[in-house]
Parts: sequence; structure tokens; C-alpha cells
Amino acid sequence: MKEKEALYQVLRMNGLRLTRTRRVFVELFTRNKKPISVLDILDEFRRTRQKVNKTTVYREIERWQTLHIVSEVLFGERVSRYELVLRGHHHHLVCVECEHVEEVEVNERDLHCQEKKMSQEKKFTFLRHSLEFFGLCAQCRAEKCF
Amino acid sequence: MKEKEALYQVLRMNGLRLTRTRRVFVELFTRNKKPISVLDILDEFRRTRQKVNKTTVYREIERWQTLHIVSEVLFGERVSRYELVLRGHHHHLVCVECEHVEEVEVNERDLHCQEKKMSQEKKFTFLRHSLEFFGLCAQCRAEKCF
DNA sequence: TTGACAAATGCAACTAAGTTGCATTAAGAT
DNA sequence: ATCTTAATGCAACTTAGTTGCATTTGTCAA
Repeated sequence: MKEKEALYQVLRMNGLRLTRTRRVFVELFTRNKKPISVLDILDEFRRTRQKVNKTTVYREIERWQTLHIVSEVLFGERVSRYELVLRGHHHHLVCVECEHVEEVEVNERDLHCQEKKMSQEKKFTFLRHSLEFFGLCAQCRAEKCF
Repeated sequence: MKEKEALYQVLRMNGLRLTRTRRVFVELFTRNKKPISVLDILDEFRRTRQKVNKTTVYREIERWQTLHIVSEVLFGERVSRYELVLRGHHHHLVCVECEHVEEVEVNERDLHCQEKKMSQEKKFTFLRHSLEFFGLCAQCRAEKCF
């Protein structure tokens, strides 16, 4: 697992101690493909019969964000989800029925081109954009037909 | 004001009574250019020295959503904002410094084309997407330079 | 114009997600 | 093994929104 090593290295390089909490975080984030919420993390601790306080989880997530280990993703809910930055820039397909999330590569050439044009017209500096797709995954679509 | 009439008509057509709350809603949504939060609405009532309970506001907003008078917009915060559906499909530039919001038209031909392709590859039915731009408006950019 | 009645509103209590301050515990350097 | 301070736990709080039920108020029919 190259990802795990990479994460442990970033933690070490930033002088962070190797705690039980961090080990669980590394496990969870490397194992999961889709963005993870604080509730997901708390569930994982419960599942493995380890105790943790939600404050600790929130604080650790904050640290991981400031170290750019994870970044926040929002799917139009009121909960924040997080994903590994090292997995690169990408977008998501979110199934509105079952919450299934899939990563997708979108060709952003056209989008960047438009940002450039708008930047000049509006004197607006573009820093980032959010682009997420919502719909029905293959399974839910099939189920919906009957 | 064509917009106001249109709104009052929708309300009437759906058998909704013409209450003080609804009048304020119509005023606010037609006057404002940018998406409005529940807090904005409560502030408007306070400003005009009218009393309203937050429950009423939340319930009215819910009604307006189900009647497709307004739609929810999220800018990666934890608050929901709403805007008039009759103003059509568009995207937003959001200034991360001053919260200023501007509507923008984006040419989505390329995006739709990609959605179509992905739809076939992934057997995913695309229902909608969210696309918002974050950056610095002209003023904030100027201020940031010193 | 006045009742009647459902729609609309108010109120209080609750939930979910996240935050803060401060006391306690435990990594890991010496 | 000890010491320092990062990390954690706990309780209390905040913010955004929700729910159940009692009260008020538009509107329609008489």
C-alpha cells in the first residue's frame, strides 16, 4: 500500500505523533473510495470497538485539512465529507437514491477556457470551482423501472 | 414589476392565502439579485419591524421549493440559500472574501456532451449537476494587493 | 357582515452537526 | 524512567433546521 506510507510520511514530516486515532484515519481513508464524513469515522471506531470522542475526530479532520492531506467535498447536504488530496483533482457522480459515489474525470479544457474569458470580462479572479453530478446509478435506475 | 405579478399568480393558482409573510417573501425575492438565506429573510422582517417565527419562514420556504418557485443553492457553507426559479438556469461566481455573488451564464454544450458519454459508459442517469465558481471579486482583489 | 373552517402561524422543545474551554492522558525525546 | 507538550476527553454551547400541538387568521358561503 503506497498510499498508507505516503500518509504516514506526511504525518511524521509535520511532527505529528503516531496515535491510535491517526492509525484509524489512515486505514479508513486509504481503504475507502468515496468521500468520508465524520459520522463514517465515528462508526468505524465503534465497529472496531475503539473509543473516541467526536471532538477529537473533528480536530483531527481539521488538521488533515490544513496539512492538505484531505479536502472537503459537499454534495448539497448539510454534512461535510473528506477525501484524500493525493488522489488528485476529480469530480463525482452521486446517486440521489442510494448515495453511491463514483469518481469521474471531466475534461475541463472548455471550462477553463470560459473561466479565462469571464475573468477578463468581470475582473474576477478564479480560484476554484465545484462540479458534481447527481442522478441514478445503474442499480437504482433498474429498480425504479418496476 | 412582472416578476411580482408572476409570483402572486403562482401563489393564487395553488390556493395559497395572501398573508403578510408571503408579501414579504415576494418583495425580498424580487428585489434581491443573489440567493437568499433564511437568516436574510428573518433580518428583513426585523428591519421592517414585522414579527415572524423562524418556523413559519422555514415552512414557507419549503412550500416555495415544492411549488418550484425557488430552488436551493449551496455555496459550500452549512446554510441553504434560495433563488427564483423563473430567473432560469445559471451558475454563480462567489467571492470568498466578501460573499458577493454574481450570476453567470456558462456554455454547457461541452459539459452535456460529456454527460452523455459518461451516461453510456457508466450506465448512470444524469439528473442535474452543480457548478459554482469561487474566487475574488474585483474589489477584494484590489484590496488584497496591499 | 358574519361565522365556519382549514390554512397559516407561533411557541417550546428537540435534533444534528459542529465548536470551545479546560482538565487529563499519553507519545516520544532526553 | 521522566518530562514536556501534543493529543484526547468531557461538558457545555452554538447554529441551522425540525416537530407537535395550540392559537390565530384568510377566505368562502350564507
